[in-house]
Amino acid sequence: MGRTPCCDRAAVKRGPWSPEEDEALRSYVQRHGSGGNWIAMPKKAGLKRCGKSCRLRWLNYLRPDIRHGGFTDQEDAVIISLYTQLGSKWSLIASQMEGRTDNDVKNYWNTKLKKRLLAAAATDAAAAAAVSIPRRSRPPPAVAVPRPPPTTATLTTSLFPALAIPTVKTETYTCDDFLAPTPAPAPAGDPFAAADGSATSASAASSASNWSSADTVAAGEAEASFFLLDFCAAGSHDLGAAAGQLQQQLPGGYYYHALDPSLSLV
DNA sequence: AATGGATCCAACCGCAGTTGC
DNA sequence: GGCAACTGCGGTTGGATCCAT
Repeated sequence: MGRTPCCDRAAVKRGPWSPEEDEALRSYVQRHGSGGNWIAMPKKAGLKRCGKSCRLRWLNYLRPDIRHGGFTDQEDAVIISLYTQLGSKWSLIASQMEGRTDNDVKNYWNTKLKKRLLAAAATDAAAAAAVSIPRRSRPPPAVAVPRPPPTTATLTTSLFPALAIPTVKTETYTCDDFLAPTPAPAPAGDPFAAADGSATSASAASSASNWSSADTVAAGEAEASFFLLDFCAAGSHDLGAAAGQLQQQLPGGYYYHALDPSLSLV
Protein backbone atom coordinates (compact mmCIF):
# COMPACT_ATOMS: atom_id res chain seq x y z
CA MET A 1 0.00 0.00 0.00
CA GLY A 2 1.38 3.38 -0.97
CA ARG A 3 1.74 6.40 1.18
CA THR A 4 -1.17 8.81 1.41
CA PRO A 5 -0.43 11.78 -0.86
CA CYS A 6 -0.08 15.09 0.98
CA CYS A 7 -2.54 16.75 -1.37
CA ASP A 8 -4.76 16.11 -4.37
CA ARG A 9 -2.36 16.44 -7.29
CA ALA A 10 -5.14 17.06 -9.76
CA ALA A 11 -6.48 19.98 -7.74
CA VAL A 12 -3.26 21.87 -7.12
CA LYS A 13 -1.18 24.01 -9.43
CA ARG A 14 2.39 22.93 -10.05
CA GLY A 15 5.43 24.43 -11.71
CA PRO A 16 6.88 27.93 -11.47
CA TRP A 17 5.28 30.43 -9.13
CA SER A 18 3.73 33.60 -10.51
CA PRO A 19 4.43 37.00 -8.90
CA GLU A 20 0.81 37.05 -7.71
CA GLU A 21 1.20 33.72 -5.96
CA ASP A 22 4.44 34.87 -4.40
CA GLU A 23 2.76 37.99 -3.10
CA ALA A 24 -0.19 36.04 -1.71
CA LEU A 25 2.11 33.64 0.09
CA ARG A 26 4.44 36.34 1.33
CA SER A 27 1.71 38.55 2.71
CA TYR A 28 -0.08 35.64 4.35
CA VAL A 29 3.02 34.26 6.05
CA GLN A 30 4.13 37.71 7.17
CA ARG A 31 0.71 38.39 8.68
CA HIS A 32 -0.08 35.00 10.15
CA GLY A 33 3.00 32.83 9.90
CA SER A 34 2.48 29.37 8.54
CA GLY A 35 0.16 28.72 11.44
CA GLY A 36 2.19 25.65 12.20
CA ASN A 37 0.30 23.88 9.45
CA TRP A 38 1.59 24.14 5.91
CA ILE A 39 -0.99 21.68 4.64
CA ALA A 40 -3.92 23.85 5.61
CA MET A 41 -2.20 27.14 4.83
CA PRO A 42 -2.60 27.31 1.01
CA LYS A 43 -6.38 27.25 1.27
CA LYS A 44 -6.36 30.00 3.88
CA ALA A 45 -4.01 32.08 1.73
CA GLY A 46 -6.14 31.53 -1.35
CA LEU A 47 -3.50 29.53 -3.13
CA LYS A 48 -4.10 26.48 -5.28
CA ARG A 49 -0.81 24.98 -4.22
CA CYS A 50 0.32 21.99 -2.25
CA GLY A 51 1.37 22.84 1.30
CA LYS A 52 4.78 21.36 0.76
CA SER A 53 5.21 23.53 -2.30
CA CYS A 54 4.27 26.62 -0.27
CA ARG A 55 6.69 25.74 2.46
CA LEU A 56 9.49 25.18 -0.03
CA ARG A 57 8.76 28.42 -1.87
CA TRP A 58 8.82 30.37 1.37
CA LEU A 59 11.92 28.75 2.81
CA ASN A 60 13.97 28.73 -0.36
CA TYR A 61 12.91 31.92 -2.07
CA LEU A 62 10.53 34.31 -0.33
CA ARG A 63 12.01 34.53 3.15
CA PRO A 64 13.25 38.09 3.62
CA ASP A 65 16.69 37.11 4.92
CA ILE A 66 17.73 35.02 1.95
CA ARG A 67 20.73 35.77 -0.24
CA HIS A 68 20.92 34.20 -3.67
CA GLY A 69 24.04 33.43 -5.70
CA GLY A 70 27.42 35.06 -5.32
CA PHE A 71 29.06 32.68 -2.93
CA THR A 72 32.26 34.11 -1.48
CA ASP A 73 35.56 32.28 -1.17
CA GLN A 74 35.00 32.13 2.55
CA GLU A 75 31.61 30.52 2.03
CA ASP A 76 33.20 28.05 -0.38
CA ALA A 77 35.67 27.13 2.32
CA VAL A 78 32.97 26.69 4.90
CA ILE A 79 30.92 24.48 2.60
CA ILE A 80 33.89 22.29 1.71
CA SER A 81 34.90 21.99 5.30
CA LEU A 82 31.46 21.17 6.60
CA TYR A 83 30.73 18.81 3.75
CA THR A 84 33.88 16.91 4.62
CA GLN A 85 32.88 16.69 8.24
CA LEU A 86 29.17 16.17 7.88
CA GLY A 87 28.57 14.78 4.43
CA SER A 88 25.52 15.92 2.50
CA LYS A 89 23.73 17.39 5.50
CA TRP A 90 22.74 20.42 3.49
CA SER A 91 20.36 21.85 6.02
CA LEU A 92 23.00 21.63 8.71
CA ILE A 93 25.59 23.23 6.46
CA ALA A 94 23.20 25.97 5.39
CA SER A 95 22.29 26.67 9.00
CA GLN A 96 25.88 27.77 9.59
CA MET A 97 25.75 30.24 6.71
CA GLU A 98 23.76 33.40 7.05
CA GLY A 99 21.10 33.83 4.40
CA ARG A 100 21.75 30.56 2.61
CA THR A 101 19.28 27.75 2.13
CA ASP A 102 19.96 24.06 1.98
CA ASN A 103 18.77 24.03 -1.61
CA ASP A 104 21.15 26.84 -2.52
CA VAL A 105 24.12 25.15 -0.89
CA LYS A 106 23.23 21.82 -2.42
CA ASN A 107 22.88 23.30 -5.91
CA TYR A 108 26.10 25.26 -5.53
CA TRP A 109 27.95 22.15 -4.44
CA ASN A 110 26.57 19.98 -7.20
CA THR A 111 27.07 22.48 -10.00
CA LYS A 112 30.27 24.27 -9.05
CA LEU A 113 32.22 23.22 -6.00
CA LYS A 114 32.28 19.53 -6.80
CA LYS A 115 33.59 20.24 -10.28
CA ARG A 116 36.19 22.59 -8.90
CA LEU A 117 37.38 19.87 -6.52
CA LEU A 118 37.48 17.39 -9.36
CA ALA A 119 39.61 19.71 -11.48
CA ALA A 120 41.93 20.46 -8.59
CA ALA A 121 42.31 16.77 -7.82
CA ALA A 122 43.24 16.09 -11.43
CA THR A 123 45.82 18.87 -11.35
CA ASP A 124 47.17 17.50 -8.11
CA ALA A 125 47.53 14.00 -9.49
CA ALA A 126 49.27 15.26 -12.62
CA ALA A 127 51.71 17.33 -10.58
CA ALA A 128 52.49 14.42 -8.30
CA ALA A 129 53.09 12.14 -11.27
CA ALA A 130 55.38 14.69 -12.88
CA VAL A 131 57.77 14.81 -9.93
CA SER A 132 57.41 11.10 -9.16
CA ILE A 133 56.91 11.57 -5.44
CA PRO A 134 55.90 8.29 -3.86
CA ARG A 135 52.70 9.35 -2.18
CA ARG A 136 52.28 8.55 1.48
CA SER A 137 55.52 6.64 1.43
CA ARG A 138 57.56 8.82 3.70
CA PRO A 139 59.04 7.45 6.87
CA PRO A 140 57.28 8.45 10.04
CA PRO A 141 58.23 11.77 11.56
CA ALA A 142 61.11 11.99 13.96
CA VAL A 143 58.92 13.64 16.52
CA ALA A 144 57.14 11.09 18.63
CA VAL A 145 54.04 12.60 20.09
CA PRO A 146 51.31 11.13 22.26
CA ARG A 147 47.87 11.43 20.73
CA PRO A 148 45.27 12.84 23.06
CA PRO A 149 42.21 10.68 23.55
CA PRO A 150 39.30 11.46 21.24
CA THR A 151 36.60 13.60 22.69
CA THR A 152 33.47 15.31 21.51
CA ALA A 153 34.88 18.76 22.13
CA THR A 154 33.56 21.71 20.25
CA LEU A 155 35.93 22.75 17.53
CA THR A 156 36.67 26.45 17.46
CA THR A 157 38.17 27.82 14.28
CA SER A 158 38.90 31.24 12.92
CA LEU A 159 36.26 31.05 10.22
CA PHE A 160 33.32 29.96 12.30
CA PRO A 161 34.27 30.67 15.88
CA ALA A 162 30.98 29.78 17.45
CA LEU A 163 30.29 26.71 15.39
CA ALA A 164 29.68 23.65 17.47
CA ILE A 165 30.57 20.64 15.39
CA PRO A 166 30.72 17.22 16.91
CA THR A 167 34.30 16.18 16.39
CA VAL A 168 36.39 13.31 17.53
CA LYS A 169 39.31 15.60 18.17
CA THR A 170 40.36 17.59 21.16
CA GLU A 171 41.61 21.11 20.65
CA THR A 172 45.15 19.96 21.04
CA TYR A 173 46.72 18.88 17.80
CA THR A 174 49.66 16.64 17.25
CA CYS A 175 51.90 16.20 14.25
CA ASP A 176 50.15 12.88 13.69
CA ASP A 177 46.99 14.80 13.02
CA PHE A 178 48.38 16.02 9.76
CA LEU A 179 49.10 12.65 8.30
CA ALA A 180 46.76 11.40 5.68
CA PRO A 181 45.13 8.13 6.61
CA THR A 182 46.33 4.84 5.20
CA PRO A 183 45.27 4.93 1.57
CA ALA A 184 42.01 3.16 1.17
CA PRO A 185 40.65 1.92 -2.13
CA ALA A 186 38.36 4.50 -3.65
CA PRO A 187 34.69 3.55 -3.67
CA ALA A 188 33.29 2.42 -6.98
CA GLY A 189 32.58 5.35 -9.23
CA ASP A 190 34.54 7.81 -7.11
CA PRO A 191 35.30 10.70 -9.50
CA PHE A 192 38.18 11.85 -7.30
CA ALA A 193 40.07 8.57 -7.16
CA ALA A 194 43.81 8.71 -7.75
CA ALA A 195 45.39 7.00 -10.73
CA ASP A 196 46.30 4.01 -8.59
CA GLY A 197 42.68 3.61 -7.58
CA SER A 198 43.08 4.84 -4.04
CA ALA A 199 40.85 7.41 -2.48
CA THR A 200 42.14 10.99 -2.33
CA SER A 201 41.39 13.79 0.03
CA ALA A 202 38.90 14.98 -2.52
CA SER A 203 37.27 11.59 -2.31
CA ALA A 204 37.00 12.22 1.35
CA ALA A 205 35.53 15.62 0.75
CA SER A 206 32.94 14.06 -1.45
CA SER A 207 31.90 11.31 0.87
CA ALA A 208 32.72 12.33 4.42
CA SER A 209 36.27 12.44 5.54
CA ASN A 210 38.31 9.83 7.26
CA TRP A 211 41.05 12.29 8.01
CA SER A 212 42.11 12.27 11.57
CA SER A 213 41.91 16.02 12.00
CA ALA A 214 38.65 17.80 11.44
CA ASP A 215 40.56 20.90 10.47
CA THR A 216 42.81 19.59 7.74
CA VAL A 217 40.13 18.42 5.42
CA ALA A 218 41.02 18.02 1.79
CA ALA A 219 44.38 19.51 2.58
CA GLY A 220 45.97 18.83 -0.76
CA GLU A 221 46.28 15.21 0.21
CA ALA A 222 49.83 14.03 0.81
CA GLU A 223 51.42 17.34 -0.18
CA ALA A 224 49.85 19.10 2.74
CA SER A 225 50.60 16.21 5.03
CA PHE A 226 54.23 16.20 4.01
CA PHE A 227 54.45 19.92 4.45
CA LEU A 228 53.06 19.78 7.96
CA LEU A 229 55.24 16.81 8.69
CA ASP A 230 58.28 18.82 7.71
CA PHE A 231 56.96 21.71 9.72
CA CYS A 232 56.75 19.54 12.80
CA ALA A 233 60.09 17.91 12.15
CA ALA A 234 61.70 21.34 11.98
CA GLY A 235 60.63 21.82 15.53
CA SER A 236 57.95 24.43 15.05
CA HIS A 237 54.74 24.07 16.98
CA ASP A 238 53.08 27.20 15.73
CA LEU A 239 49.95 25.93 14.03
CA GLY A 240 48.93 29.37 12.86
CA ALA A 241 52.21 29.83 11.04
CA ALA A 242 51.87 26.35 9.58
CA ALA A 243 48.45 27.19 8.22
CA GLY A 244 49.72 30.40 6.69
CA GLN A 245 52.69 28.78 5.02
CA LEU A 246 50.62 25.90 3.77
CA GLN A 247 48.21 28.30 2.18
CA GLN A 248 51.08 30.07 0.42
CA GLN A 249 52.71 26.89 -0.78
CA LEU A 250 49.56 25.29 -2.12
CA PRO A 251 47.66 28.28 -3.49
CA GLY A 252 44.46 27.93 -5.39
CA GLY A 253 44.01 24.35 -4.34
CA TYR A 254 40.92 22.71 -3.10
CA TYR A 255 42.29 22.21 0.37
CA TYR A 256 40.76 24.07 3.17
CA HIS A 257 41.80 24.65 6.67
CA ALA A 258 40.73 27.17 9.24
CA LEU A 259 43.35 26.51 11.78
CA ASP A 260 43.05 28.63 14.84
CA PRO A 261 46.45 30.24 15.51
CA SER A 262 45.76 29.97 19.20
CA LEU A 263 45.99 26.21 18.93
CA SER A 264 49.40 24.65 18.98
CA LEU A 265 51.06 21.44 18.00
CA VAL A 266 52.38 19.35 20.83
C1' DA B 1 20.98 34.11 -36.95
C1' DA B 2 20.35 29.31 -35.85
C1' DT B 3 21.30 25.49 -33.17
C1' DG B 4 22.80 22.23 -29.96
C1' DG B 5 25.20 21.30 -25.76
C1' DA B 6 26.27 22.91 -21.08
C1' DT B 7 24.98 25.02 -17.00
C1' DC B 8 22.05 26.75 -13.46
C1' DC B 9 18.53 26.55 -10.18
C1' DA B 10 13.58 26.33 -8.85
C1' DA B 11 10.61 22.91 -7.95
C1' DC B 12 9.13 18.25 -7.29
C1' DC B 13 9.32 13.59 -5.27
C1' DG B 14 9.68 10.23 -1.92
C1' DC B 15 11.46 8.79 2.34
C1' DA B 16 12.40 9.21 7.32
C1' DG B 17 11.51 11.30 11.53
C1' DT B 18 8.30 13.58 14.63
C1' DT B 19 4.02 14.59 16.67
C1' DG B 20 -0.55 14.00 18.27
C1' DC B 21 -4.51 11.28 18.94
C1' DG C 1 1.92 0.93 21.34
C1' DG C 2 -0.11 1.80 16.83
C1' DC C 3 -1.53 4.66 13.40
C1' DA C 4 -2.10 8.70 10.51
C1' DA C 5 -0.93 13.34 9.62
C1' DC C 6 2.53 16.41 9.14
C1' DT C 7 7.30 18.27 8.67
C1' DG C 8 11.92 18.30 7.11
C1' DC C 9 15.35 16.66 4.30
C1' DG C 10 18.22 14.97 0.39
C1' DG C 11 18.12 13.42 -4.33
C1' DT C 12 16.55 14.32 -8.75
C1' DT C 13 14.32 16.54 -12.63
C1' DG C 14 13.22 19.72 -16.15
C1' DG C 15 12.77 24.28 -17.98
C1' DA C 16 15.26 28.57 -18.74
C1' DT C 17 19.33 30.65 -19.94
C1' DC C 18 23.99 30.96 -21.54
C1' DC C 19 27.58 30.07 -24.69
C1' DA C 20 30.28 28.13 -28.33
C1' DT C 21 30.15 26.85 -33.00
